[in-house]
Amino acid sequence: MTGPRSYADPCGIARALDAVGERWALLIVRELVLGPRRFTDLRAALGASPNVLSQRLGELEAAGVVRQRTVGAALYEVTDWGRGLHPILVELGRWGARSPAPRRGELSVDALMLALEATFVAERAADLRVLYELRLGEERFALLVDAGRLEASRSTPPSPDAIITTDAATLRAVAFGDLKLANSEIQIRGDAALGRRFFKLFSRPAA
Amino acid sequence: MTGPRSYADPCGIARALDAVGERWALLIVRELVLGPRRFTDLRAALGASPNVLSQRLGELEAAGVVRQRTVGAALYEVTDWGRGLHPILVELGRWGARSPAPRRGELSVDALMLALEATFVAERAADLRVLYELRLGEERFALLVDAGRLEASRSTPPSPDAIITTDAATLRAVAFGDLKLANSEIQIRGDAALGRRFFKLFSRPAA
DNA sequence: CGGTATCCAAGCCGATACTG
DNA sequence: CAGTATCGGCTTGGATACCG
Repeated sequence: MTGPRSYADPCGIARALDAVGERWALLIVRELVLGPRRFTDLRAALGASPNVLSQRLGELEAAGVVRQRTVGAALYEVTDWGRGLHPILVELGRWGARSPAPRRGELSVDALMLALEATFVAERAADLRVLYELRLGEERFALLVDAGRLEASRSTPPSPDAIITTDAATLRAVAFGDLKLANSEIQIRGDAALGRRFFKLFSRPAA
Repeated sequence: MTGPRSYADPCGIARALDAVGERWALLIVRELVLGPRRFTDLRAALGASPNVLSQRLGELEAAGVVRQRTVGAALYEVTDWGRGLHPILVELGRWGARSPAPRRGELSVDALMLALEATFVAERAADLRVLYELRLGEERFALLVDAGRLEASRSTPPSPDAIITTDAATLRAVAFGDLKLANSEIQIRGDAALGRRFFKLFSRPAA
């Protein structure tokens, strides 16, 4: 066997799908583009069976999208090539958010971050340069706003301009607007004005 | 039958994949974004069995990505929402072209056009505004170069600046560089200088 | 924690045949 | 031309159990 089935089509799109077109593959990448994760984290975030997850990770590794780094704990991370999917995932998410189909199910934290990137409005951050630390429970994200762009990653920035502590439900309200925004769930340390401004940098998808 | 399986994940990416994540789905969209096609055309371009193609088209229609228009001949076309996948497909193709896996198989004409869009170099067309008609056998494409962007579609422009008649192999050499470019296979009518310039607007992918 | 092994049901793929 | 119908063989995916 030549490994997983291929479209045997030299078109770039088909070759991309040979690499990440199988079920779960792109969602695994979604979980990895903001930073490395462990097998069990992926399993929990995706709700996929270990057997499928294991197989997909193997295929993604063989395709050169994902790499395994064993540094104490076993970690999976995207390769440089795989990281090239980040902007595509954000755009795809923006497109999918306009789907007429109903929204159902749980949202992973990394999915939420990509949704934020997708609803980020460049014009509202034209002259802004801020480094945020975002805390959701135990999870830490660095969000750098610069030159009208938002860059998110799983990391704890050394000296953020503002630290925003909140929960997934609140943030989901920001990115999707399907929940009421309750100010009480937001705590800001550092520059409070910058912290409040954060929540105005995003706009909900049209429909 | 009940709708196809869903990730039941409110993330935009997952919802996008609910719509176009099944095998063949995105390649069908690839064949449709430049203009409507008939069932048999799709079958020939993709090499999928009528069985599978029929089912996918039905699912894409149910999802709101594709619509059937019966005007004399039965045609499938993308909806406005589905057309939003066009730039994403181009980017995905650009990403997939950098795959380390070998290129194999036949290339459909529409795939070739998207590959051209993917390798189009904006800087080389900064001050250019041209409407090309591209002829490959019986197929006609309009290619509008304007404001550093390239817009392709299946249509015969009324008064193009230049008409380029060539074949798929030649054009494939332009987009992929895996074949020698033979000038003899190119015929230009209209503004000859503009016609020759066309071939310099693209650059092959890195690896 | 980080996976493999096993089982089973469902789906896909291709071929072929058939209809309007 | 534009599909639908049916069938067989095979692969996948999901659930669960298990192991270093």
